[in-house]
This record gives sequence, structure tokens and C-alpha cells, in this order.
Amino acid sequence: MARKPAEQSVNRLDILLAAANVFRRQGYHGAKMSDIAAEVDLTAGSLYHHFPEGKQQILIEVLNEGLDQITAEVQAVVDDNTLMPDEKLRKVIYTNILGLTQNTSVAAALVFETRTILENPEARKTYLKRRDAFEQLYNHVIQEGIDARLFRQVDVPIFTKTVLGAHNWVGVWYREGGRLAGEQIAEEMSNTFLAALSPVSVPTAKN
Amino acid sequence: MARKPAEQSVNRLDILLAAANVFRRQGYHGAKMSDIAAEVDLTAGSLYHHFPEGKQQILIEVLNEGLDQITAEVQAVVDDNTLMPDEKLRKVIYTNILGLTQNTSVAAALVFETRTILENPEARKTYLKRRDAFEQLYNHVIQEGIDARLFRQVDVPIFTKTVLGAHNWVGVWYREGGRLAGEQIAEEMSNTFLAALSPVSVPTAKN
DNA sequence: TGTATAATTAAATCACGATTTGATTATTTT
DNA sequence: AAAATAATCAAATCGTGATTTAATTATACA
Repeated sequence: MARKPAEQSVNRLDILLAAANVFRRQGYHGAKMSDIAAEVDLTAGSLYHHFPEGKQQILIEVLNEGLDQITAEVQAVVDDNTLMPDEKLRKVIYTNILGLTQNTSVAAALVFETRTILENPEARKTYLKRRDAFEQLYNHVIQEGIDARLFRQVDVPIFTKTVLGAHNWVGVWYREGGRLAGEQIAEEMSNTFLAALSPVSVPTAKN
Repeated sequence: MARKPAEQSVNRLDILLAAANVFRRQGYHGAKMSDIAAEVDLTAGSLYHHFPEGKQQILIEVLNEGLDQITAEVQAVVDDNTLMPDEKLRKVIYTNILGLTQNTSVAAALVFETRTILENPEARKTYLKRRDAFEQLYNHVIQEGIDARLFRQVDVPIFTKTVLGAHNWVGVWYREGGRLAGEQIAEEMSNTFLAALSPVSVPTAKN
């Protein structure tokens, strides 16, 4: 029979996960070190054994981990050369959203706590570069679809921000066990943005 | 010649505007009372003359003011009975986004600082009710369009959240003087979501 | 087994920032 | 121009919460 989870000492990753949860509930500033510590059955002081760099470093690593993971998921789809631009974008969006619903704590942190990290000049530079790179993934796929006449001509940067804004918000309102599963939401939203790019109907204000 | 701007005493509204700016730059928790005060050439203590209820009340009123204003703008469009559902939605989105670009500080506060206010039970209840009401405006217009066969059948709550997520994000990335003016962004984004609802092309995963 | 190292804790620090207080200065009102 | 009221300020409070410190306990290792 499975042995009792052997209450071994926690590691950095445990703490990052715990911190992400507390950040989601209370925000970075509202999260006391003791709150994070409690989440892993430790004392505030003990956290400094694992993170001598302190609270902000915890946030930095939460965000980096999160962005890494999401980027990796999306990048994998982008690298799939068997997909046409339209199906690629659909899959990118689907994958991205599904990922967010599966990791809402990190998703929320990426939305709400990024500003905090940006106050730190070094972290800022690194982080923004990676976030831009992520945004470029979307820009490229969309541009490809336009070039292939599969999408109507949209302003690519704006469209990307539109998509990513909608994505981000998922991490805020999505609740596990809600009316729809993550897969359904991902399906619905990817349909929405693919339809938005459909070249056939180009509705304009006039007429 | 124009008289020196008569350094009259500031009023509550001045302070709310100033606070919104500081909140945008530094976030609620990062905003010191002295920062807000400096923005209107006052001392931290002086703020308490205008807001004896303190810092949180300032935030509450910033958010309420902001939500009020945006709701009013959108409601006016919704009440225009001369518009068909599709053109009504287009105008709703356009108006909403344009409003956000014209008041980015408040827009950002509505996104980032809402959680803070929610910790306060009374404010929470009031605020959430109004935010839901706002969301309902969108739900209704969209449902009308579906009923009139002007829109394809989407999951209305999800679509609304998709739209609002994209909206919210505008307040984060939009910068005055950027490549596109608020009007152009509003135009582009309203096109996007109207296209997304177009009943003709119903792209699905199975081509 | 005994010694070094890792984890953890409880109990200080220590700084910062919201709020309060007690004047002081402007502006109205009569 | 008094008298009352409004605005403002500089200088205390005062609590909170991150970080530090000095042990204590557990684990690895030789």
C-alpha cells in the first residue's frame, strides 16, 4: 500500500506553487511571507532557507516558470510544420487557453503581478524580452495566415493583443468545476478568433 | 492675459484622478498616500481632510466613478432603439474601447485593483452587482443578435468574457501617442468581434 | 557512531507607510 | 474686520510584515 507521503522537506518548486496560490488569492502585496509559508507548513523565516533572495525573488520565479511553461506549450504547436496557418493558429489558441485553465494560479499571477516584477530593472529586462517573444509567436502565425490568404487583413499587433487580452482574462474568471470545462472554453474561444479572421465576410461600419 | 491657474484648493475629484494615475503607475499597494498627495501638491496628511475614510475609500471611489462612466457610455448606445443588434454591438464595442483609451488610468485600475476592493465586504457586494450588470449589457445585445439570426450561435457568456477580456487589456497596453489612435483601435477591435459573430462562415475544427 | 550539513523554528529587528494630532494659514460669512 | 470654517502642514503614532539572528532538530555521510 502506498506509503504516507513522507513529509520530506519542501523544495523551491513546492514553494513557488504555494506562492502562486497565495498570490492568486491575495495578490503579491497582500500575501504575507507567513501565508506562503503556512501553505507548505513552514514558518516565515524558514522560507529564507530556500529563498535567501526573499519575497520578490519568489514572485520573479513564479512568473518565469509560468511564462516558460506556457511558451513551451505554444512553441511546440508553432513548430509543427504539418499544420496550415489557420489550423495552427486554432491549435495555438486552444493549447494556450487550455494551459491557462489548468494552471489558474500562475495564469492570474502573470496578469496581475507582472507589474510588480517590472520595478526590478534586471528582472524587468529579462521578463519583457521573453514576453515580447511570446507575443511574436502569435504575430507570426497570424501574418502567415494573412499572407496565405487564409485570413482577412487585420492589423496584426492589435489582433494579437486582442487575443492575448481575452486569454489573460480567462485566468481571472475561470473556475474549475464551472459550467464549462477548460476544453470547451478553449474550443469556443479558438472558434471565435478563427471566425474573426475569416476572409469571406469583411463586415465594415458602412452598410 | 490668462490669470495664473488660481491654485485653489483641490477637491475630491482631483484627488481621485490623481490617485488613478498613481495607481496605474505603481498599483494600489505601491502607491503611498504621499505619492497621491504629491500629485496634487499636498501632504499625505492633507488628504485626510478630503478623504477622512482613508486610502481604501479613495480606491473604492476611483473604481466606482470609472465603472459609472463606462457603464453610462455603453448604456446610452444600448438604449438607442434605431440600431439593429449587429450595429448596436459594433457601436457598443467601439464606444467602450474608445472610452478606455481616453481614460487609461481608470481603465487600468478597473482591471488591476478590483481585487483589492473586494476584500471589503460592503464595497464588494455593491461593486460586483454593478459589474455584473455591465456584463449583462453585453450578454443581452449579443443574444438579441443571435435571436435575429444576425449572429452565429455562440456561447454568450463566454463570448462576452472574451470581448471584455480583450477590452480590459487595452487599458494595460494602450499608450497615447502610439502607432494607432484610440479610434483606430476601437474600429479594428469592433470589426474583429463583429466578424467573429458573422453567421455565414462557421469554421470548425473539422474543416 | 560521530560529525558536518540541511531544515526548521521562535524570537528579535527594522523600515516603511497609513493614519492621527495639534498647530498654522486661507477663505468665507456676517 | 471679527468670527467661523476650510485647507493645509509638519511632526508624532502605531501596526504590520519582511528580513535577520541565534538556536534546535533532522538528515546525510564518512
